[in-house]
Amino acid sequence: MHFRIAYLNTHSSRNKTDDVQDLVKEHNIDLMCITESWLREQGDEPIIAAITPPGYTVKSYPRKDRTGGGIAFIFPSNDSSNYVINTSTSTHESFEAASANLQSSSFSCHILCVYRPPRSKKNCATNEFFLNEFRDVVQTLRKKYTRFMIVGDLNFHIDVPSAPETKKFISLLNEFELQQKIHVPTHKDGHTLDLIITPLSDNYTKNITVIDKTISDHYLLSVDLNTQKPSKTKRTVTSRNWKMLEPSKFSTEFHEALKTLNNTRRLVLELFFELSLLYSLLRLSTIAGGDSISCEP
DNA sequence: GTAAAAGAGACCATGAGGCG
DNA sequence: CGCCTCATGGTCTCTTTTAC
Repeated sequence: MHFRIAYLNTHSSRNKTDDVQDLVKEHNIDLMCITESWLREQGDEPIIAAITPPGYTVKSYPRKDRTGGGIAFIFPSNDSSNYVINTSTSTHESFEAASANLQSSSFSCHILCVYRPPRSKKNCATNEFFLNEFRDVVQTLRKKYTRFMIVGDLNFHIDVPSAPETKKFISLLNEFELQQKIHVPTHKDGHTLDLIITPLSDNYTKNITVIDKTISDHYLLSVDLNTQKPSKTKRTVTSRNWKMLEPSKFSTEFHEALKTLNNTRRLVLELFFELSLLYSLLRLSTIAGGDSISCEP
């Protein structure tokens, strides 16, 4: 199994909790990146719980100063997977960004999820200002990580390369030897707004797909990392076979033994464990997941 | 004249409040 | 409690204005 990353601009996750959860399960997504979550800093715990599939964690980075916007990640909880995902956010004036750092024993990749809202009364940042801020981020990624990926909605019409804003953006990508890998419409109006960007030297992504899930006005982007998802290691656990316990024999000896002891809770418990040890058989089982552990009586 | 910036209107989602 | 209405906020698209 490959490690699958997906991205979707949900245009509010608040009223699509079931859709989002189904999406993660249906497409076997290991890291779901969401922009325009429209989640809030406080009071949205029930909504976050509703979009969280069993065994998964949601990290929400809501917009702080006003409603709308917001980035969220959905990924398996660390205790149910054999890799670790650490998330964080960074502050920028012209766009929102949050990172997910994937780390397994054999592979690592840094995923930056970006949402750049269009210009409005509340967002006065010009294209030039955005490009300068974005340049700093790209520069840092280039210096810090060998494998990284930028996903998100930057509100450039990438399908119109002649547009002046698009030209400057593409030029910035070229300057840092980056490639934009989405070449089909990602928005209901036919424009390519949602992007996946990796270094030109990228040999770790494959199977890029764009699907209209009709959840929002944007389409779902999906990409597989060219690494096998670390399979859960086999571990041996020691357990007791309680089915082997003979209740009548256990009861008789338990009551006999009680007569010889002080009637304290601690001693009774100790006795119980000794007898259970005596009358149940130890068995070894090999199960999937985590490091080998041992249980001593 | 052209490109960028700004404004207006349409549309959609959300939440509060009123009503039956 | 559920439904409806309305105000608010956000985005997109088109048009107008401004700067070079």
